[in-house]
Amino acid sequence: MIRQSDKTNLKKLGAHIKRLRETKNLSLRELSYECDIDNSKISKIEKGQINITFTTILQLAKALEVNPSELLQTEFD
Amino acid sequence: MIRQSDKTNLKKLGAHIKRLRETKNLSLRELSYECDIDNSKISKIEKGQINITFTTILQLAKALEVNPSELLQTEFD
DNA sequence: CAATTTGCGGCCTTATTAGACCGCAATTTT
DNA sequence: AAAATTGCGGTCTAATAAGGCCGCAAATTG
Repeated sequence: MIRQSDKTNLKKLGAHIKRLRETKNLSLRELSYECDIDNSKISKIEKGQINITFTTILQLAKALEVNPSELLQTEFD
Repeated sequence: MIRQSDKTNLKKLGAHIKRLRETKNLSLRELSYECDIDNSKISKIEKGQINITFTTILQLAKALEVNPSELLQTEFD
């Protein structure tokens, strides 16, 4: 059911999150600790494999110390 | 399982979306038509009753003609 | 080289979103 | 006043996110 454009956008979102994480020099496990999200899940998010919810976005934003809206600040189709 | 702070933030998100919709003078059914999301679901979103996913955010943003990140541009706890 | 860290994928259960449809009370329009 | 629109809540099923745990291969570190 998931559209192709959504897949693409999920990958873009994931790449952006990964970029933010690497900017802060955090490993998956370190970020995992900060936001209380399993590291394997974060990995899947960065790979664009899951369609995260609003609250997950908030958790990640908090741990990455950015405004939630910044998490969506990248190019989408 | 859903935290209290999440509930609050979902309401804030919903209020913001409602504000954007009303700015454009759209009814729930009109917006529904634009983004292909059932009007009753949009109502629940605006009431903060559901924790929408990233793709739903994209759909709403598109229909409201705003950047996805703008949808999260409001105060959260 | 041995030990540790890291990214990542698989697996399982439970909770919840998505998606679609219905109907009604209240408001708005004619 | 009658008709239409609107917001909203309820209901059902299927899909999937959440949450948690395990283990491994590759990279990094000591």
